[in-house]
Order: sequence, then C-alpha cells, then structure tokens
Amino acid sequence: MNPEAGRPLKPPRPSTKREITKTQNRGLILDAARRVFAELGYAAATVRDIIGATGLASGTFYNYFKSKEEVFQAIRDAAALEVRPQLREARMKAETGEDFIASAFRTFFEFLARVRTGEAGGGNPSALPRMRIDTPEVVVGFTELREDIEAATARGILPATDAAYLAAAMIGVAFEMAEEMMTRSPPDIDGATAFATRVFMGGLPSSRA
Amino acid sequence: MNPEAGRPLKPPRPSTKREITKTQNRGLILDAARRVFAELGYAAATVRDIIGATGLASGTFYNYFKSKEEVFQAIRDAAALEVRPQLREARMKAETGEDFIASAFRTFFEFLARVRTGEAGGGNPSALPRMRIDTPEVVVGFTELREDIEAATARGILPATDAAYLAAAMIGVAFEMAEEMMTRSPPDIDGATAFATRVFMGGLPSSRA
Amino acid sequence: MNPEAGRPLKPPRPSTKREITKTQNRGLILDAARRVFAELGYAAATVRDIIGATGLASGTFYNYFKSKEEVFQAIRDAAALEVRPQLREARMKAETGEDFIASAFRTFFEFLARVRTGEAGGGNPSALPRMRIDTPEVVVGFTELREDIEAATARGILPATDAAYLAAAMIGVAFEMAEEMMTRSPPDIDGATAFATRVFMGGLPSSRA
Amino acid sequence: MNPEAGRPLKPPRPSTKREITKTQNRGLILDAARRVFAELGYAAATVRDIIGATGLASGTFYNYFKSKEEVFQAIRDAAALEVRPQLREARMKAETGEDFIASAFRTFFEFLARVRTGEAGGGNPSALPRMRIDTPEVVVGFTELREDIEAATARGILPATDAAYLAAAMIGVAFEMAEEMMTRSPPDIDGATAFATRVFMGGLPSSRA
DNA sequence: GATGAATGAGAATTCATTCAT
DNA sequence: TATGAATGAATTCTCATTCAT
Repeated sequence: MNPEAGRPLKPPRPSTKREITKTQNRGLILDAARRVFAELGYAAATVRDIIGATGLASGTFYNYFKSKEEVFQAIRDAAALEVRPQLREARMKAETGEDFIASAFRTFFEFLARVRTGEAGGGNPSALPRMRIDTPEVVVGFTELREDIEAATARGILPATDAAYLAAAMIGVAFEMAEEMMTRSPPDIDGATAFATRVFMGGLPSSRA
Repeated sequence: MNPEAGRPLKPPRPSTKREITKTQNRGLILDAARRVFAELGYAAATVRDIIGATGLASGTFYNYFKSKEEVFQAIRDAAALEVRPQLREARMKAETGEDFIASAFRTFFEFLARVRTGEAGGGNPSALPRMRIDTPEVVVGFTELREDIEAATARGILPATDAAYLAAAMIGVAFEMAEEMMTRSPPDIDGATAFATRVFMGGLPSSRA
Repeated sequence: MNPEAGRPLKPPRPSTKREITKTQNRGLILDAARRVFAELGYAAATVRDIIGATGLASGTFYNYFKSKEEVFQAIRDAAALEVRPQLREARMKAETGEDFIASAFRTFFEFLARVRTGEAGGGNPSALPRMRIDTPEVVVGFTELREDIEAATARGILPATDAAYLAAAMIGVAFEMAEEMMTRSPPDIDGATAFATRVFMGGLPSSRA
Repeated sequence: MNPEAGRPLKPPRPSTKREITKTQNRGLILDAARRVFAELGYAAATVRDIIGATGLASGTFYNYFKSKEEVFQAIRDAAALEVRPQLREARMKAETGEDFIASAFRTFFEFLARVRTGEAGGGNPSALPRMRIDTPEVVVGFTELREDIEAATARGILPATDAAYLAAAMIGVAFEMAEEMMTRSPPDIDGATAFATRVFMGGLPSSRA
C-alpha cells in the first residue's frame, strides 16, 4: 500500500534519563504520528510508518492505541482541545462582521502555522506537492472554522446569504491560502489574514488598496 | 517515462470487434478507477478495488496499466485534454474581470459536475473530510484554473494583487463550493457561479445585493 | 519469476516475402528459444520470453509446442541429429587414444562454437558470467561426448582406468575449456583441442612443450 | 549497499532465548534454501519453496532476507568464509606442483562433500544435467579454486602454460569429478583426489600407473 | 493457422496484530 | 510495560494457457 516514497522520518533517539520516563511513550507515538500523517496523509500512512518514526517496538504501539484510526482521533482531539479556547475568545470579542472574519481566519492560520512547521511534503505518487487535507490538525481546523462561521451567521454578525455556500467559500479560502501562506517564510499570517478578510469584506483586495 | 515515443500520434481507430472490446475494457477500467478514487481516495484505493469494480479478471488490469499510478495519470490526462480547450476559450473571451472570474468558475463547476456524476460517497473509516483532494479530475481542475488565473493577472484583466493568494483563494472557493454545489440536485451550477463571482467582485454577497 | 534482467532480445522483424512463408514459424520459435535459453538458461526462461523474442503472437507458440520443455527437447533433438554423424565419423577414424581424444574434443569444441556464437551472457542475478549449462545444445554435447568416451573405453582405445572418473574429467575439461575458448575471438578451437588433448595424454602441457 | 555500516563488527552473541530462536530461524531458512537450491537450482527455486521447506510463515522469511537473491548471497558468503582459510593454507604449504594440485583438489572435494550432504536429488522436469551449477557453494568453490590456481601459476610452482586454460581444465575436472565422487558412498575423496592429480601430473592415469 | 486480449492460479511482498520473553 | 519476532491475510503482479476473431 505504500510503495511510493522513501521514509526519511528519523526516530528521535531517546538518550537522556528524562526521556526514559516512559509513559510519555504515548506522547512519542502521537508526535511520530503527527509527522507521519503530515508527510504521507492519513490514508497512505501505515501503523508501521508510525512505529518506525517512533523508535519504539511495534508491540508498544498497541499498549497505547488499538489502531491507526485511534491515534488519528487522539491527535484530533488534542488539537481541538487546544484551539477551542482560542476560538471562543476570538468569537467573544468580535463585534462586527469584519472583526469576526478577521479573527476566524487569523486563528485558523495561526493554529496551522504552529502545528504544521517542519512538514516535509514530498513523496506523493501523484506528484501533488499539496498540503495534506487528511491530517488530524487540518480536520480540527476545518471543523472549528465551520462551526465558527455557522454560529456567526446564525447570530447575525454575518449577513444571511446562502450560509452553506458562505461557509464553503470561507473554508476554501482559508485552506488554500493556508497552504500558500506556509510556503512563505516566516509564515505570512498577517498578510494572509488581511487578504482573506478583505476578499470577504469587499471583493478583490486591490480594488480597494 | 514514455517508452513508446515513436508510435504514430493518432492511435489507429478501432475497427475489428476485438479492438472495440479492447477500447471498451480500457474505458471500463478507467471508469471503475474514477469511481473507486472518488470513493476511497487515491491513497486508500487498491488495484484490487479497481479490478473488483470492473468485473474483469485481475490479470486484465495489467494488460492496460502497469500500476495504480498509471491509471491515475491516464485519468488525469484525459481530463486535462477535456478541460483545457474550454478554459482557454473562456480565458480568451473574457474582457472584464467579472467576466473572467464568472466564466472560470462556471467552467470549473460544469466540468466537475459532468465528471463527478455517479460518485458513491460514504464508507470512510474515520471522520475525514468527505471531499477527496487526490482525485485525478480535481488535480487537473486545480492546475488549469491556477494557470488561468495567473495568465489573467498577467494580462491586466485582474487587478495586480498578490497573485498567488488570489489564485489560492479562488481555487479554495471553487473547490469547496463545488462540493456543496454537488449536494444539491440538480447541481446548482448557476447559483454557485453567481455566488462565487460576487464574493470576488464585491465581498460578501448580501452586503451588496 | 524473472525480475532480474532486462530482456534485450529483439524480435527479428519479418519483412521480406520469403520470411512470410510461415511454417518456418516453427524455426522462428526454435531460434528465439535458442537465444533465450542461452541468455537466461532453461530454468529462468519463460514462455513469454521466447514468444517475445519471436515477434509472433502468444497463441502461435502453442500451435507448435505445448510447453517450454517441448521446445527444449526439440532443440536438443535437432542438435543431436546434427552432431551425431560428425562424432561417429571421428570415432571411426580414430586409431590411437590420442587420435580419439583429440577428435572428441575437437568435435565438441567445433559444435559449440558453431552453435553458440552471439551469446549474450549477462543478466544473471547471482552475477555468474558463466556459460549456461542448461541449454539444449550443451546437454547434447554432454551426452554425446560421454557416450563417445564410454564407447572408446569399452573398445580399449582408451586405457581402462576408472571409466566414470575419466568420463567426468574429460567432460569437465571440455565444458570449462569451451567457455574459456569462447571468450577468445575467434574461438580458439585448435588451441583448446591441443591443450585438452595434451593434458590427457601427458599431464600438464608445458611439462612437455 | 550496506546501510548499517556503523554497527559494531562483532554481532552481539545471542544470549536471550529470543535471540537464540532468531539465530536458529535464520539458520533454518539458510538450510532450507540450500536444500531447495540444490534440488531445483537457483533459477527455478521460488521464495515460496524455501518458505515451505522451512515450516515458517511466509512473512517470517522477509524478517531475515529481502529476496531470494539475498539468501543466495548469504549462503555464498558463509561458504566463502569457510573455504577461504582452508584454501589459503593448502596454497601456502604446497612446495611442488604435485603437492599444490593434490591439495587443491582435496580441499575442494572435501569442502563439497561436507557442504553437499543432505541433498535431495530428483524432481527435474526435463532431462537436464543433474548437476546444478548455480548453487551458492559451487560458485564459491569455483571462485576460490580459480584464484588459487592463478596464484600458484604466478609463483612458478605450476609451469607457465596457458593459465586460463589450465584453470578451466582443473575446475572442470574438479567439478565434474566431484559429482561422480558424490555418487559413491562414502564419498570417495581419496580416490578422486588421486585420479585428478595424476591426470594433471602425467596424463591418463593408467598409461603410467 | 495467426492473433492477442482475457483469464485466474500462483508467486512475491507488505502489513496489522499477537504473544512469548 | 516494553520488546520484536512470528504470523498469515491481503495485496501486487506475473505467467502459462485459452479462445473468440
């Protein structure tokens, strides 16, 4: 199922005593899985890949997780736990539509930038050098952003056009721009946020600037 | 990568009954692969899945394609062959920015609507976003649209903002909205086109209309 | 079963009318098989390989032979038919042991030289650049030489030592020297014959010359 | 070709019960492979055959070797490790040509006798010569003997005839006679050595003795 | 006969998962 | 709890052979 790419992911060799305090093995596995999912995507990643990136024995994996899917969910949940407070805060402070949109995009961009640095990207058989959509973090970002938008539309902060289309459009912009943003170094969070916000507040940005 | 470079460009039109069956089988495999990729995604799909969806014997697959990747490329190439002229025409005729954007979106939406009918849908093991990004047709749509946008920006029809961000934003909108659009029946090509165009021409639709 | 080597064997494209007089297809197949066996050896060669080297359709093969083994036997029989008269003649003329040995070696060397020119040799997984032992011609050569020796021993032309050991030794010398001989161009039939004969007539050659 | 170049040269001696089993399994596979190669020849042998002769699960094979070829090499390397010192010793001690030749043959015969016990024998689909040339041990024996002869010729112990022909002749004799020798029980090492030596020291044995 | 696509048994290889240590 | 070898089902791919044209 995985003939496609070399697996450059090196297991971080545990050396200090501190790392030997294992029951952080769970953490080790989660970290490895994050890297593997980011590089290969959920579907193409194998449990083997994760174990390999872990440096642990294969059996150990099953002391913590029953399957690849369970790791995926654990990462997703952890990520969700992390973003949610931030989003809630942004949501609270937003008074105007522009405010709301800006902070929604910013939160999404910041979250991804934090969580997805050091990503490899290569190795896809179909030569898609694209950000992986099936990564736990992205799924979380998606979900939260979508909820965010829907809530705002419901609350009247965003105008009540076709809500589904609006959510789709915003998510699409967020996702695709995130990828473009990540190619710039350092990740251009401010620029991306401004651009995206302006699209939704007034059409093509330069028709204003 | 193309060992048969010296062959006649036009494949000889199938005339005998045998050749017709052969062409049909190739099409059978391509169709099956389209369905399987759409349902499972490229990475999760197995050659077996494709063969199974085909009704043919396993060996027959290898009479036509060397691997899963080769089918993918064949589908992508066929799709590209189909959209490219349409996009070029839209690009040529567009005189204003609005024109350009509207027809780019419309072409993309129409193309996807045509190509994605008969899609299966469910069956995902984890709660992954249901939209497959790694489907050959989508890749083609992406590439072509991006080129389109960049050309238009270069020609001055579109204002010179950050072209990469603009391309990303449009692609994101197109991609995500297409998904939403496909859930409505019949596919709401007109509505989706209008909505997307208005976003890029004037910000949130209802803030104007 | 054959992942190992590229198959450089080109099907000789039939072009002239004369070659189209097919029922020499049998000959075509035999020739192709000879080449394939020489390059890959009997065990590693596949029917596919032979068909490929033939330029014919796969089904055609089965109009002439039931299997790889049948082709092998056909080649072997044809070869045997060809050497036997020569060997008989040499056998008849030989009056002394030296005569006999010399002509036995010479006949063997000549036969192989004639039949095995243009051999490729490469491509073995275990990097054995050795003459193939499991080639129909070699089998024939073996068999005939062995019979020859045994007959001569029986007739008293050769001294009655351990006949089995003698046969083995002569065959070994013949076979291994044949390989060495074939590496020289043109094949050094005279030298090889002289050398081999002298070994058996007086020990290490230079202890005489 | 050796990605693990940095590991300690001495593999840690198996101490735990697990490691012992592992070493045993490796040995099991090697032994099975030896038997299978001897019976079927390298080319005709399948990984499946080896696994089958092993009693292990199919996957287990791949815990030890990547392919049929790798097993072959492992056997060959092990065999080479075993003969080389013996041949070197024989080479060193030899003072006369007769000495040299006798001990070269003896070493080779002894080696083969030791290594080829437990061979299965029959089962060949076609009337191929029963001696497998493509068995790892035979390849090693060949290589080592050839080197041996060449060195001796260079040192002047053997007369300076055509060294390549001499090597070929000796190897042929050794190889073919070994086969004959093995059919006698117990393997007639002394007789074979004496016969072979006498051939090279004085021509056909009985013309002298 | 000649053709060459279809067939499906079988070979190579990978992988999630178990379990004795 | 950690280990990592063993397992065997699942997968990819090859090949001899058949058969409609």
